Amino acid sequence: MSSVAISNASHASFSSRIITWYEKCGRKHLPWQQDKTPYKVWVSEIMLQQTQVSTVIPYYLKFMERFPTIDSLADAPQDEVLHYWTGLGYYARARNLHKSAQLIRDEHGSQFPRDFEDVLSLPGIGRSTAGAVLSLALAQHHAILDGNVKRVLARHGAIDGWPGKKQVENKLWDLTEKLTPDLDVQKYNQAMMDIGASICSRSRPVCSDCPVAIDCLAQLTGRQSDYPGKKPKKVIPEKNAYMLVLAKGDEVILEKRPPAGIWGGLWCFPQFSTREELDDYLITKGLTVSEEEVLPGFRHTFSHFHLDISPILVSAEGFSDNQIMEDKPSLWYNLPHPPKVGLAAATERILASLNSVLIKE
DNA sequence: AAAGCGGGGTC
DNA sequence: GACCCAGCTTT
Repeated sequence: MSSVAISNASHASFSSRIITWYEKCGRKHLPWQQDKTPYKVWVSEIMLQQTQVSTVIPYYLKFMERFPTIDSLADAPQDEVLHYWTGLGYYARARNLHKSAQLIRDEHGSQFPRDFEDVLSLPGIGRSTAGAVLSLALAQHHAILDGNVKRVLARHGAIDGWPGKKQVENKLWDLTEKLTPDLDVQKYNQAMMDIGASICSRSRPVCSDCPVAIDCLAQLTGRQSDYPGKKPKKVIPEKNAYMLVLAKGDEVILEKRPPAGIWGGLWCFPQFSTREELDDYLITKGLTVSEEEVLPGFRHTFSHFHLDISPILVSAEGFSDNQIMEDKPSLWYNLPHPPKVGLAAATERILASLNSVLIKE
């Protein structure tokens, strides 16, 4: 006779347990929760899309110090915006943030839009982020579905399948819409993200601390690790890259990447897929190499391929700037006095190895 | 080494 | 819509 917990439910509703938990244990002192504005919440949400709170905080603080308002962000050069994003990854988001700030400046009188559809139409903002900003900052009634909420709901409702599949995602959206309360949306949404990040974590959920464990289907069956369903994995290809480190004194040449694609808009070493291409490049530039040094190679992995990087250090002593200057935008990057531009992690890694090589001479 | 993360773009 | 793309952190 006695069925699962649902039938003898003598507990409060899902959302009221979540809200009660928030009042006792939720996060209330994060930098973007102080004197909340849509701008602060927007910037934090974009950063949090790819990174955990503890990593985001220092980036967020420096970013807001430099770009305290939508206008200051809109008016800034893209290079500087990317500089403050260096190390966070997914640089398209910084470019979209910048673009959106300019759209808000030009089309919304520098005021973050209040209308959901207007927010949704900004580049870099999808359904979940739009809902998060408007609910957290302005208490508007919107459901959210970020990775944390997906995990909590997939486990609680034992929703099978990988959320990357449209059908599974739709189910989760239906669930989050249904469970999001009319009152206290801010507390509820913040709590769901907090619970997903701290209690209902990917590998070791602390169900004893969870306000909705009592009727969580995954917990009741001990199948927490089965939810959410895993992404089907596939083998990713390997590629090679030779990176030319053309050094002159304390400076090295960097080139600006095209606006879209890998490391878009960032400054990187001239890159070649074969050693021959690198040599051809040096010849066409009229550079005869008397001395070169092979720096330590390393593997940089993207979501869809491995890149095995071989940096080649070549001295550019005795060559004038215009001999080297490129068709692409390029700059002499001064190691002791670095300019404020965006750099990929791989570029930073090579720069770091240079510090020891160049300085010891 | 593998998994995950939210949105955009392309077919 | 299905599928690919992007780059780092955590486990």
